[in-house]
Amino acid sequence: MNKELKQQFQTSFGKQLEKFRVLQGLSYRQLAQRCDLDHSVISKIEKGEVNIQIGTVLELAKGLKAHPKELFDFKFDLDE
Amino acid sequence: MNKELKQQFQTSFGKQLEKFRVLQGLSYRQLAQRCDLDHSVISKIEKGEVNIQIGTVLELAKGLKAHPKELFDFKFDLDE
DNA sequence: TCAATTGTGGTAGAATATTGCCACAATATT
DNA sequence: AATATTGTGGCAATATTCTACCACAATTGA
Repeated sequence: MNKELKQQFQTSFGKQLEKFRVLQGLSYRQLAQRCDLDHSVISKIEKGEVNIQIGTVLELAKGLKAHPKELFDFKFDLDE
Repeated sequence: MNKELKQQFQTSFGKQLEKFRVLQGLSYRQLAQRCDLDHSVISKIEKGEVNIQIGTVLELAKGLKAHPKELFDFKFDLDE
């Protein structure tokens, strides 16, 4: 499949995640604790280095007290 | 983590996917062709048997010509 | 009736995410 | 100055998805 598009999607998701985290004044380690994830993983996710599973999305949403769909609420053009 | 919640999340996503697919009058095999996925995989996803990656979500969204976030637009309570 | 389509279930190998840990430079705090 | 915190990167082991098949019962259509 389109590798750039996938890469871009991961990056967009990461940026969105960062937005939520920073807005709540959380560090990687603080969010990690709430999510039951390792802090280094969150770093990689925010940088778009990982193609995470939706179960992990759920973890993140829980930690941020947000609905999962909010983490996908960013502008994204499917065809380019 | 909460295994039931994760399971429920996958199932909800699957149902949402089914909604979109059926609304467009597509069979598993037809959607699979558009998504560059195997039809048996889509069956498993709709039944909530797989914890898919967001890259796969993107594939499905492309095939359905929908924004990825729409596939997560279902009611879901984080605490229960 | 015969052929095609559909949803479902299984399998096996390759690829990738997850988990848990460590270490370090840069920055912030006391 | 000394200490704590933060973001980042790497690593190994385990778990899971992904990919590409095949097969079959049930339904649909000609």
